Amino acid sequence: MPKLKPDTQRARRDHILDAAHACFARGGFHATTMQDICKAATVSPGALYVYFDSKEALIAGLCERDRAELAERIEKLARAPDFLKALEGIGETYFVEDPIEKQRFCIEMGIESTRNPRVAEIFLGVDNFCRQAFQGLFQRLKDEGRIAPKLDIPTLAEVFHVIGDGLFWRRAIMPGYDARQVLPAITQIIGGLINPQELATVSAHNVTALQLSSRSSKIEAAS
Amino acid sequence: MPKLKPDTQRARRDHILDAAHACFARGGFHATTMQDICKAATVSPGALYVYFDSKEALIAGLCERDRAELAERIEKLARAPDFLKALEGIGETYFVEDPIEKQRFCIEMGIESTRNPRVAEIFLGVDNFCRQAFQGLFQRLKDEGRIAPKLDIPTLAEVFHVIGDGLFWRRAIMPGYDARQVLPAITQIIGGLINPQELATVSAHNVTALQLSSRSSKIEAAS
DNA sequence: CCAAAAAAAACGAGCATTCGCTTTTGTGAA
DNA sequence: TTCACAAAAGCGAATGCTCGTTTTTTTTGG
Repeated sequence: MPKLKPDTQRARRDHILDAAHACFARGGFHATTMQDICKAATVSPGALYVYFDSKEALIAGLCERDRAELAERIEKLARAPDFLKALEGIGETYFVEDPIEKQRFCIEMGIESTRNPRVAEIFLGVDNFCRQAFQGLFQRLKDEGRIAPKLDIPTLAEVFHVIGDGLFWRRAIMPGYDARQVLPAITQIIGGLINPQELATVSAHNVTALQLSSRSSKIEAAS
Repeated sequence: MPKLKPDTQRARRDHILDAAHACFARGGFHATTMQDICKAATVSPGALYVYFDSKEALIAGLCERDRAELAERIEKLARAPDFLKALEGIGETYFVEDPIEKQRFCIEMGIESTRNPRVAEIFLGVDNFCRQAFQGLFQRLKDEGRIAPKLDIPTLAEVFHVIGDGLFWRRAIMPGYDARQVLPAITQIIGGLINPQELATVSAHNVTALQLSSRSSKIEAAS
């Protein structure tokens, strides 16, 4: 029968999305043309319009795919036993390993969200989910006595967000940016903010965050 | 001879730039049309093209105007007697008082710089100037014994940049963003980073920062 | 074989820019 | 100060081109 198998259908859709992602990341939403995307996906306009009703639908499709991935990563972070170590890991993923194109696309999503309601809904939804996740996570860690932040939880989460977005932005925009130059210092700052307590019962002296984060694993292993 | 007086000429140019700025901030570089700008400036296309050869020339003109303003602000900051207080002031200006449109425009400049060499030259020039200025400033303050940062100067300047850009981004993108929620906490963090030494001239404004800094110096002494 | 998918050509709208014309402007001669 | 004039400034319809999308035609999977 004449309808494509769901598998191939989804594969075609994803293939087009991939091409669109690359184009949008390189040229932005408004500067890349549908023909650009067709060329990148080696597909005719007619074929593209079978899978996506419009350019906006393409953008929305990409945004949702991105949202799904982020949600998954945060979920994983929330389940990690050593938060600060997991955070370093996620920092490495986002700010060193991930292709810059992906970040560029996210930046593009952000500005587009300021003028396109459909994108705004997705983008702000992600941000909200993110904040909620971190607030919940921080609250849990605080309740368990594993951290003792000096800031209230919502502010802490927001400062956290600010720093993350700053890194995101700079890596996306500055050519050849190497986040590793600042990542240790930033981990140290975050450590100072959340103020982990796992050593507090061991020693009367306090310790700076980086020292704590590197030692806490040793301590954990020792105990 | 019948050329417009330089004063009126510049005034017209500036008027067009103002209109273009508003349009670009609202809709982005590629989505706003020359006709939009003409309408906003109540000028005909022919008149506009007397002052700017092309849409790109308009963008470049705006970028340069923005650069000049930033340079002036930083210059002023460098001359301030109390750095942390001046910084709070500039934070207030940038993240609370300045119209969001201006921030949106800067964001737009940033992404445009990743694909338009002419914009890139200006934008990266600004960033470089910024970093140089802060590095020089931090170095001077350190040499004078007024601050005792634990990070090396280049990293300190970069972390500073990351946080500033993060605030910038979030205010530009999140609707109704109120930076005042995080500004005190961030001033505190910066205070901790630069670690001011001027206990003698303590003022109501930098008390929190000093508390944090004195705590960390004890920690450093302890380890 | 046939309906869906894909390709190719085509379309109207809207874009940046131009062009022929009119109006305004600064200037120097009266 | 006034006036006349040349050249710049300003106007807006027109231009050619490119865009997103649609329509028409051909191919293809089941």
